[in-house]
Amino acid sequence: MSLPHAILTALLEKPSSGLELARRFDRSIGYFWSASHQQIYRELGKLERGKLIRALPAEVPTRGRRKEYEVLPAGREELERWVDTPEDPKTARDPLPLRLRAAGVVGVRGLVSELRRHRDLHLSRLEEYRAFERRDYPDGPKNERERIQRLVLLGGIDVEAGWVSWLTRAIEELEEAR
Amino acid sequence: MSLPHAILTALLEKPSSGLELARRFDRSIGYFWSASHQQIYRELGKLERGKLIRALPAEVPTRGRRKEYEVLPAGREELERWVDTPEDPKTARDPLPLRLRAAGVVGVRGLVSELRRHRDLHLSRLEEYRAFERRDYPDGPKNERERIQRLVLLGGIDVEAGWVSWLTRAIEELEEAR
DNA sequence: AGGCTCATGTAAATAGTTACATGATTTT
DNA sequence: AAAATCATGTAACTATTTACATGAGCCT
Repeated sequence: MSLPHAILTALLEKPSSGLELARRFDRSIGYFWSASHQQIYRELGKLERGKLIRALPAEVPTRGRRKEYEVLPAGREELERWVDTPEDPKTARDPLPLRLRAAGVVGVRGLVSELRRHRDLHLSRLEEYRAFERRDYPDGPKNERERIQRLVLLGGIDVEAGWVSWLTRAIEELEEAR
Repeated sequence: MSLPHAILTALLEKPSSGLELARRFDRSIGYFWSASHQQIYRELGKLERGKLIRALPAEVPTRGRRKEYEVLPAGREELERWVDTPEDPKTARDPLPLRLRAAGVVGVRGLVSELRRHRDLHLSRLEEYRAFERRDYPDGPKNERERIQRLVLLGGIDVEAGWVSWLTRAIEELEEAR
């Protein structure tokens, strides 16, 4: 049950509309969570009905009109509760290593070029994250919150770097084997 | 749609019953995919109805009796097709970094001990995977299939090592900040 | 017979994805 | 006024998790 809490966090950092949230999920929050706008709107509705957030002043509440949300005290409490609730790590879930393993059984076929494609994608993401770090923390973090946000970003960087290095090795080994 | 393909791969590597599959998903396959026995039985049913696998001889097909499956040619073809189908990488999805980010907003509270707990869990998994490597490939991989299986295992090792190093850093920074 | 483990399954709830619908605002 | 873009939403489907049910076989 992480999506509502991801939204609460994002809204506490900065009150936003649904689409803005969706965009932030493609950037900063997105290092370790993603969500489509459909999911976000549905969840915003639930959170609002549960009195954890509320829509700001709302001139005329119609479809197609921007609607901004902020977190209510109950929402903040729920987030505090969640931060302190232990939860075991889940196994990673990624189809690519699985496909590689399948290739071990049915033959490698076109998979090497797919591995290269993925390496390039991860490499771009890595560069992007590194650029974020240079841009947002040129002199290191300024306070506790920034220190933590940067830690999470560094995690994203490590993960992407890990992919690049693993994929590079896999490609080498598979090519050498031919 | 990776679960059916994970099952096809596992069954091609070695025909098995549902529970055996569930156990193998906790080990070798499990570096990058996991599945509960409930999911597995349901999926085995679907694959059987779709003529991609079949139950072996089956003495008396009742509940509570072991039922072993093997892959049919159509299943192998489906797996070949899947291996060659491009699919973009999904963003990682992990609640822990998210919780850390939430802690940046509502306060760190008890999270540091949770980070330590996770580091220990990832460390055990790391040791376990390293032991697998020593046990299964003492003289390196013997053939193409083993080479690939080992590559996937090395990926799992990298991921776990990445977690341990990131968590260690996060714990240090958060403690130093107090 | 009672309890334990192995093994297969069903049901319901929750989460996530894909496809589509519709109104509001801005640009050409 | 048409087209593009911004913004919010619904519906249907697929996947995953959690809780429960039930039978078989073995051990005491």
